[in-house]
Amino acid sequence: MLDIKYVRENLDEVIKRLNTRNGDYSYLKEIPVLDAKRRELIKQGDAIKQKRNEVSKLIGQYKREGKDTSSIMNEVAASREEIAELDNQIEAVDARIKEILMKTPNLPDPSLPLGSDDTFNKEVRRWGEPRKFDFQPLTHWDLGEKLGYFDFDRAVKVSGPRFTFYRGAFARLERSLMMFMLDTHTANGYTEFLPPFMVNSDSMLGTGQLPKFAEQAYKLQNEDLWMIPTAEVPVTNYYRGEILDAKDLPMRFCAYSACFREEAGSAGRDTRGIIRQHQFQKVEMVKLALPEQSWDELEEMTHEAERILQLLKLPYHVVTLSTGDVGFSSAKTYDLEVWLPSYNTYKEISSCSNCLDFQARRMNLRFKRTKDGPTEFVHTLNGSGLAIGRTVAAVLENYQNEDGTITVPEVLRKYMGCDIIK
RNA sequence: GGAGUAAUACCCAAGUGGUGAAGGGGACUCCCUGCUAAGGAGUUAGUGGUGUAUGCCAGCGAGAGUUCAAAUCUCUCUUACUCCGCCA
Repeated sequence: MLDIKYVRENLDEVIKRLNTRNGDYSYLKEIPVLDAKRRELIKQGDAIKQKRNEVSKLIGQYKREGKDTSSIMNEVAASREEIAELDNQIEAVDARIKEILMKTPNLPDPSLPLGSDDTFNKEVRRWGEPRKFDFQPLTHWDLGEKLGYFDFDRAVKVSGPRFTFYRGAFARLERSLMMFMLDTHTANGYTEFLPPFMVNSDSMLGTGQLPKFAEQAYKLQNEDLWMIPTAEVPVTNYYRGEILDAKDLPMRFCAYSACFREEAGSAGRDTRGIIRQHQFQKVEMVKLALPEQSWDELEEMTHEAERILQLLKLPYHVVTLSTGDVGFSSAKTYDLEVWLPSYNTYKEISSCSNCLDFQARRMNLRFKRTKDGPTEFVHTLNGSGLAIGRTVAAVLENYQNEDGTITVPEVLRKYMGCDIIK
């Protein structure tokens, strides 16, 4: 959520910056009007309440003294409706302001490339060389079906499209990658979480999935529970509503979870293989940081995600998302894209974002520098470290051999218990 | 799922209609003191809103209601605990 004071005082600049997201945010012009109205109503209401409180005290005093109170009682009674009416108006204005602000995305950082979509994303660095095959490489879905380690048909029978059964060595590969990623992050000072895979609406509002993107998540019937689209939701909401001590920041967390996505609107995209599934597994990194730390922490977190790919020796590049492609809650996002031979291009495998105080405002997550000091909003960051399913696909395709076997990356051998997948 | 009990600050806790929300513990500050302990004095009701401001308004799990006035009475909800049922 944007700071209403900032919106009020910098309205034109705010609209201009938001419009670079490829939308029209001129509706924000309503905010200063509503805000002025709200403050005026509060002023009026408080004055009447103050009067009422003073007279009410007198009533108590008169009663004790045995005096007649009927006339001043009428006086207070008269203010009652007036107060109720003003409170109702304030409530309505507050609700309208909140409705507008909650559906408004974060301000894109000025450093982002300007552009309406992902074609304007800018490569910032590249690591490794795409492998040159001296045979015709297979896709990961063909490798999986050939070896019998992916079963797409039975997944359709049991669940539906965009689900997959992993079997045997591939199931173990997924688990090995999860262990490898968590071990790497925890060795680097990230605290491991195993979060709930379902969260309530307040949590979804806090990180920005609600109210705007309800159709992209799975909602349970008859319960205020949503299947998490990413562990970012439960982990970032962990301290929601609390006031942290500045000396405990930054906090660094990592978490394994399954992630559930409706994938509405992506019909026809990535229909083969395990690239786009309704359920996938991911290791997520989340950071809570002081405002002055968050940009450095974004760089650090991105490098931490890159380290996983480097240790796996998978070629990738890093891109800065353009203003038209950056996510709702994010001010700046680096995507890591891994080389996938079957796509003959780089494919997103991690997304590292600095949300500044945008999520913290929504979830009222704050900190204090000193006991008597002001409360300030924490900066929140999140990044995949990494999407495990897509890492499986990348390992399979990049490490395949001509005979259809797959060489196990060195760092995974202790988890896999073998050097080669046959 | 059923029944009962509860929710006040960092912790324990008093407060059943009258307006500065007791008290204790802990923590912190100061005093006393060779040192420590003990003792003495004090601070610790968050937080948010609003205003130039001493301030004012809201706030006793959340929401609604009754009343001139609600921590206190009524209703709904949430959460925790106990018992029963079920269960990996």
